[in-house]
Amino acid sequence: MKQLSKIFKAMSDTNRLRILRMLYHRPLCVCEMREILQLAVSTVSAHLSILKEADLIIDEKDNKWVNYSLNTNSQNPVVKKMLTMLVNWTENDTDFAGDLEKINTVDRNTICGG
Amino acid sequence: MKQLSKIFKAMSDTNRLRILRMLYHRPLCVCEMREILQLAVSTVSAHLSILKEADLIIDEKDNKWVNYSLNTNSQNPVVKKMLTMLVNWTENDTDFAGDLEKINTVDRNTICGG
DNA sequence: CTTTCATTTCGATATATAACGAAATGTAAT
DNA sequence: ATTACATTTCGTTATATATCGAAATGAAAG
Repeated sequence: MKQLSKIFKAMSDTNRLRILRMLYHRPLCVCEMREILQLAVSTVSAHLSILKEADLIIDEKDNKWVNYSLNTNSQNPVVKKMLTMLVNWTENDTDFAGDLEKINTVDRNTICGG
Repeated sequence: MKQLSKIFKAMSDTNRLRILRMLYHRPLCVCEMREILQLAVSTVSAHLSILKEADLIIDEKDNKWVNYSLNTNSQNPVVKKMLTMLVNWTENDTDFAGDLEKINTVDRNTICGG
């Protein structure tokens, strides 16, 4: 029950939903997400920590950056299902459209410490 | 996005998950839930208000009592799916077992204002 | 119409959460 | 080694949430 509520709590914040939706598009580093969400980098990092704790995302070191991506191969069936359903539930939600457009324009080499 | 996060937030509290799981078993009034959850009646009422606001449950007047039940016919596909999945995800979760046993023993005529 | 009683609302409090900027961490390049 | 820089951690603050008991509400029964 505790893990179940933890997953739902992680998905109960709109900024974290935006993060998950963006990661479905492609893996991103913290500063790319910061640019799109327009939040402090420490705030984004905290959100990612909550999502990771719920097993919804994984991180992977990539040279200077840390790439975050959806944990679509999670052992937890709830996580797997929620990640699948989230895409269905958000594909016609215009609230996410702006983020998805921006993902194609942001470039970590220019925006991070530019 | 806001409605989506509201549904997940409603399901992010363990006492509210217990309520949903109990209502899957059968409709209940506030004082029956109070007895099982061992919370103040005002607290239970607040939880029910949050679940209702998320469209997860409905209430129906029944003589002296208000019967709460799952909104399995919700127009919202997210609600319908979450209610369905919740049962699958909790049927082997021992955290809920005690509640389900108690449901069969509580009787609103004796515990409410007894 | 007054009493009873299930439920909701109100007011208060303690804890949790989201947010920020600054400092710490750790790694890659000079 | 030292510098540069992406990320995390820390300390703070403001808001949200969970909880309670008491008071208000509203409907059924006497």
